[in-house]
Amino acid sequence: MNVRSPNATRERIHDAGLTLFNERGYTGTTVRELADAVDLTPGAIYNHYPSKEALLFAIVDRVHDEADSVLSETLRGVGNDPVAQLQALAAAFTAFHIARPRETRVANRDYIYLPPGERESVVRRRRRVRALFADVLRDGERRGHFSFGELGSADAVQAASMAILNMVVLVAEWFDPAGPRSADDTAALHGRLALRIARGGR
Amino acid sequence: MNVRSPNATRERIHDAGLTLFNERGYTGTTVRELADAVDLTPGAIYNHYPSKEALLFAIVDRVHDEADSVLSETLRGVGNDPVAQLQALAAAFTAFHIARPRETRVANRDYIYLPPGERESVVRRRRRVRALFADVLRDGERRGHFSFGELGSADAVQAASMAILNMVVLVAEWFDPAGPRSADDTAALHGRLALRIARGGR
DNA sequence: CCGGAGTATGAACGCTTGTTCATTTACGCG
DNA sequence: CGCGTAAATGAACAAGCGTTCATACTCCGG
Repeated sequence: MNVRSPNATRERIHDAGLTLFNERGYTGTTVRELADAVDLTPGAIYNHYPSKEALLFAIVDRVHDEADSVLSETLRGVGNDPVAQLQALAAAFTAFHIARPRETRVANRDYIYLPPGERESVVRRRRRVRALFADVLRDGERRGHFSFGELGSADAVQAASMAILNMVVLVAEWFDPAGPRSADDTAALHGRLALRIARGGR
Repeated sequence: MNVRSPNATRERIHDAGLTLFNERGYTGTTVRELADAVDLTPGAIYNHYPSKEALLFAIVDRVHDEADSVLSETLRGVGNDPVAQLQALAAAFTAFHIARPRETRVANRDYIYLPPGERESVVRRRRRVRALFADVLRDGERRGHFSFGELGSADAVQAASMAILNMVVLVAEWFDPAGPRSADDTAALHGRLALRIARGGR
């Protein structure tokens, strides 16, 4: 009956899960809705995923893999100048979040529904991303490119890196693909805004 | 049986809903869990709220009321200098989010589960908050205190105001009340970071 | 042309969901 | 003291949940 390439159905389920989890949330989505979306019977889903939870983990895990490679490839493509690094990271990660709004929203919002073990592994990955940005800021401060001391608060690096990260991670919440500004423009803009946050001014 | 003041039970349910919705999400929380949390029977909940959904709306609506008054009172307490306005708004709103992590997280994450009419009203309120920050930025730019033109992107005000707002709204995601930095410190820090974002640097 | 592997079906499973309701309990007030 | 009202009970409801399974279909290699 099925002439598709292997795993094509698995992929279609993955994609439908992305759409539905994004719109209704994980607990707000039904296996039957999922089956309807791919024109399948609820039982057939279980030929491809052992459980609804496994689908969520597949979704969350994959987008974290992709995020990790975006960040590490960006870092590889730029020198070791913290200014260039920060700008490139913020821009690339912004572009990533614009390109994958469903994936990133589900990952950021619904990972809490994973069982403890898998949730912990996700928390660890996301901590590593935070640490990456914080390290770049600290490195840049030490080398005189960024300044946080004048902010008058101990360890302003944490707050500043979270400000940058949150700006980037939530871009899809307001960015309109049909709007006047292109994704590339917005990515570049976020790169410069990240520098404003880190470098300080006036 | 109940010697409490009127509406005390209603308030306890409100609070338990806050805790549970925050931890497990709205759809992930059960009326029975809710009842357990306030030492009541599921049926008794319905003496105080007509539905689970009504409880969610009460929660979301109240925190929006509070947010609105925090913002308008902050604005009233400061002059009409855009720099002072932005700094005060960012600081006050940060303090608000640190003080009410459950409320703001539920409001920001679970309002999508409200029925269309109520969801629309929430969306409208939240758009008004975005507009408030954007207006302050535009006003400040016009009067020469902020600059976005050098960012090289049309209407950078939108991106900048969203960067500020997301920094503020997500502070509870990383701020640790048991950590070394106080809430007031963090609020003030965010006030200054908002100026960095708006004013630009170097 | 046959057989086996992979996939889909559709009915069913036990359980949980939000909600209802007749009944009982408790309390404040006259 | 006793009445009326508000609140809590506990059992029940229908509907929906994630998941299972015996069965049937379809395709491809030998």
